[in-house]
Amino acid sequence: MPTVYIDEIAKFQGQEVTLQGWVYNKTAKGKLIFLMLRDGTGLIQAVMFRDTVGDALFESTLALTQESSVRITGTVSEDKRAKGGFELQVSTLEVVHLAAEYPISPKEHGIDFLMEHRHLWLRSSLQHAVLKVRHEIISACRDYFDNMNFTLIDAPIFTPAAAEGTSTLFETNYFEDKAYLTQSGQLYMEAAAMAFGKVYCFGPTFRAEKSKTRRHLTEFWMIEPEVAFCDLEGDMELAEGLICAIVERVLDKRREELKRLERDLSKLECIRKPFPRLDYEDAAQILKEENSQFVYGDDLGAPDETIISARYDRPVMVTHYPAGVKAFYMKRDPERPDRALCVDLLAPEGYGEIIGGGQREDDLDTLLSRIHEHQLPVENYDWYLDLRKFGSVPHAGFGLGLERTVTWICGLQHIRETIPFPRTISRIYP
RNA sequence: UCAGGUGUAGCUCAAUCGGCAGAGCGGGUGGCUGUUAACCACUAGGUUGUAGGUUCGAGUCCUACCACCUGAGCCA
Repeated sequence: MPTVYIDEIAKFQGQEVTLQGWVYNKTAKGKLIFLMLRDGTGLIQAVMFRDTVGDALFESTLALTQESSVRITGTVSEDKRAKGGFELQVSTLEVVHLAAEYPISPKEHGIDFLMEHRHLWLRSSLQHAVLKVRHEIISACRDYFDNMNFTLIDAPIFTPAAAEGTSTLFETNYFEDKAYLTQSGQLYMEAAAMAFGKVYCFGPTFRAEKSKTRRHLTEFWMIEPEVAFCDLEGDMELAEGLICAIVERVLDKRREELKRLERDLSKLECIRKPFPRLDYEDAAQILKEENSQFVYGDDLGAPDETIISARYDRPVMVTHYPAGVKAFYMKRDPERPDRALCVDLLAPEGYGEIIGGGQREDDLDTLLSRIHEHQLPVENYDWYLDLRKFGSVPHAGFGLGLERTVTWICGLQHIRETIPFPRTISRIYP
């Protein structure tokens, strides 16, 4: 008799099969028991009658607690009264482990309690759905780049120096020395792009920002492509294509999960190329019209991003920010030297920036003077500067924040549910 | 770091003007052959975040601290 998973149960109608999983819920009715079984692929109702299985098995099944693990053998039958349309008529049941009193009940809980029990909360259906969508988005990103012959190049986690500001670095001991947890794989991807042409990395990044908002984690995952002989325009097309590939894939493969999350699918179905492109000037004009607190010349704040994204039904790309608010490696616009050849992609519905990128400075002397202007220790960048000495070419790339993307796609209120074990300013447990 | 908010049973929350510490869920016991977060009856469960203070009397008022939540700045 086959041991099967719940998501393939329809194929076994009328047959006797064994399922392995956990007791999600139990309803006892005197002479029959309903067990909702969860196995990671889905839920199914199992029905056990006292007359069929005998008193001993019936009594031990009555004693089952929530999340006890079991092997159940029975006959698969179609039944309209059961959720999912199928149920298992139990013939035997083996208790693998009788669970202790489970802290998470089907009723409501506060966020702090749930986060304290994150290792168990993952079993709940909404968390399950979010992480399935996360997996699909990761898979879509990999396929997108792999299908265009990008090479995956892994960036290091320990780094000797900052890619951007030094105040937001996690410092750690490295034998007799100091090392920092990476904030971005970008500088390494620039090196890799000069070797492989089209590359990307996908890994965790760390920011010691003391941010306490629904958009911030101290540990989050980024996908960072970098392309040699690519300018800002090409970079934007690459970003646009990636977002469309993600949305398309999730709508195709994870529609059930999105429905369970009560996501308004029409908001995703209208995501198509081309995305509107706004120059920083255009963005500033919109913000002026909307009475924002925005100060011309500054970076966009979170409320500013919301105002701009509210005008469109798809992601917006804002380009050519003032160079002063951007990182040292950004190439300047030759026609407007106070502007950077950069792009931020703002997700719709006020979900904010999910992509930041642009064309990199490829001239050695210009890059050197930027490093000095930003008062960065030039000796840490010797290897990076080498890239401008040995066949420097125009190149561009960007970073996609995975968790912010998952937040948007799932329509969540907070980023903390989009990663299995979130790390925030106030949480490093479990 | 700053601003606002919350802290009462295992969980989610009540407690009127400062006057007996309560409910639902979850747990336990019993009942029920079609439940969908079942239902019915009974039952156990409390240092009201911590430390001080005011008062005849504090969950409630005051002070400090702690934890968490929501934002801002910064960023993906």
